[in-house]
Amino acid sequence: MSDFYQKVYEVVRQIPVGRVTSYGAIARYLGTAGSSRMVGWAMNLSHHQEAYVPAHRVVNRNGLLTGKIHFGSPGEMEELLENEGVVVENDGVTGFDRLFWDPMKELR
DNA sequence: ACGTTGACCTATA
DNA sequence: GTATAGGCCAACG
Repeated sequence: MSDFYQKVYEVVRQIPVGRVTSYGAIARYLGTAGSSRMVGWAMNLSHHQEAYVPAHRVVNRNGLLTGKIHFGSPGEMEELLENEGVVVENDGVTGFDRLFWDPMKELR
């Protein structure tokens, strides 16, 4: 397991309940800005990881749940978010600007 | 070994 | 405001 994925999972686990962040934000925090797709790959691999990774709290820059299909079933991601108090509408997070959690600012 | 793909982002038209 | 293009780099076939 390379350090990159390890760090990604570490950051994702630090996301507070009811908050969300973006792939790009994580990529910038890890110093791999521009390669945000790799964060997506990391999430893809997170599925068969031992440690639980709340990938549903990670959305794209637009606040849209683009990766919901990669969960068990589409709609499961929304359900998980709603369960944590996040309002999801039209495949997007309502009030994304307010709920956005920036690892740069929060984790310093 | 090579071409294609992808849970993205930014820029330009 | 939507549309298209380019860049990024690891994994898959």
